[in-house]
Amino acid sequence: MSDEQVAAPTNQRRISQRGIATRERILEAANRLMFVRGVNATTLDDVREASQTSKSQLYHHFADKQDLVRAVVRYRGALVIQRERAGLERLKSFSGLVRWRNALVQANSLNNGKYGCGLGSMALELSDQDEQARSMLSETFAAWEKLISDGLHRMRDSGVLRQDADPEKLATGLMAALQGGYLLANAAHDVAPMEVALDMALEHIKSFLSEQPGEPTR
Amino acid sequence: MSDEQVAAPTNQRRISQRGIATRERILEAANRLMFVRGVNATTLDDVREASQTSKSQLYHHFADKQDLVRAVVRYRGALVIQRERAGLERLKSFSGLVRWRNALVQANSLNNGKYGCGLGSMALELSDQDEQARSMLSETFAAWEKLISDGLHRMRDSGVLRQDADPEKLATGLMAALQGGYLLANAAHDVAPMEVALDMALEHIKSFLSEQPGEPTR
DNA sequence: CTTCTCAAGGACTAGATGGTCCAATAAAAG
DNA sequence: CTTTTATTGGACCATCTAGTCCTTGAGAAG
Repeated sequence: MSDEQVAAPTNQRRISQRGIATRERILEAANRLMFVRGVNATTLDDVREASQTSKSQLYHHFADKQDLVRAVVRYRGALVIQRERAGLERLKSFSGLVRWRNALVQANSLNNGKYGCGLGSMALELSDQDEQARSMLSETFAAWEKLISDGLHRMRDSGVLRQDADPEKLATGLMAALQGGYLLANAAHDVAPMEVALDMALEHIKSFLSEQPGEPTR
Repeated sequence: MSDEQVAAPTNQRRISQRGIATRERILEAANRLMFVRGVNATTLDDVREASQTSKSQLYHHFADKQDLVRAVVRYRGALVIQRERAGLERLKSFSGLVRWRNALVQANSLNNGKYGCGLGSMALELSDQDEQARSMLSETFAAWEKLISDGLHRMRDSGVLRQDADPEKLATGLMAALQGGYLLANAAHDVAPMEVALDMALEHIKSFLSEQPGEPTR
């Protein structure tokens, strides 16, 4: 499985395969629960039950709840970046952006916009109560935006986008539209606003397309 | 004070001025606390202490915590709509939108993007745990968007915007950019992404401005 | 003034929840 | 095999927190 190494332990204690598997099970369960019901609304007993473990195992692998939460932040961030990298690392045309948009919309429409973006919801919930989690999330957002802006850079270098396009700003705007779209879709239980928001951002990027596509402007 | 009637009690019991004042004090304190530290992280004892009241008063005026939370949602929603109406009801030019944008950015820059939008953060925190709160928030977002789209309609009717502009979609896009901007600014503790996001949305609206401004296209 | 209802104070309770501890077991090392 | 260490089970504890209850005080109505 591709996300096997995402939850690598950070300590240098001797650790067995069984221990690793347990830790992974806890992380995966905590991630899932915190996604659907929020971080603060998820209790350690919920995690214990969902992961088929015991209290001592929770505290064997994590110092306390805050430590577990931070591990979930890291875990989920790694998953998102991994997924997004797969979808964006070969981005080199506007139609590629459209495909990327469609994939996100489709995934979110499966549950009628519920739950929103795993990163965005955590960001709002944690950034005012755990500085370390906040900065981790901020860095993850930056990495995500970079995947986008790298793609836009390639498009600009190849002449698809005009020279006056600013990949960083376009990426930030697209990310904001995505996050705002997730939020509105979540509140409305309807993906429509997310589509509108993403289409706005794509339209904006489209306005920076070169007149004669395909050839570098040299 | 202009927000005096925002927290009108809903029951038909006889109620004294002192009771109303107490209720208002509780609501105001709960609103403030839940804004800075989140709904779930705010305890009733926090509210009791901050509002200089007692447990019995909390439960005299509100059935339970959920009832208080819903009252806060209504209260905050009313405040936001009131504020936004003041800023948007006379909107009739693009420069008016820019002024609106600047006011929001400036307000949020006062605390370096912290706390985000009072509605947006509540929406993400509550929409998966209180259906009634979610739908109230969803309606508030709709009312907010309507203030924007009404302004855009006026701009289109007066010829400032072209006929092919879609005020509803533009308003949704702008709202998503705003909410996404709040979220990213909150995560980064920096208003910059919020500015970029709003500028993207404004630029998009700008692309629908008529060539010869001022005159109706008739 | 008397009475009645609303409002307020604050002790108290039940249960949830984060966290601790210790004994028992599996697995690795020598 | 023996020893050591990681791992696990689960009882237990302290605290926090939502919610209850009873008493007292204040103000309006008669």
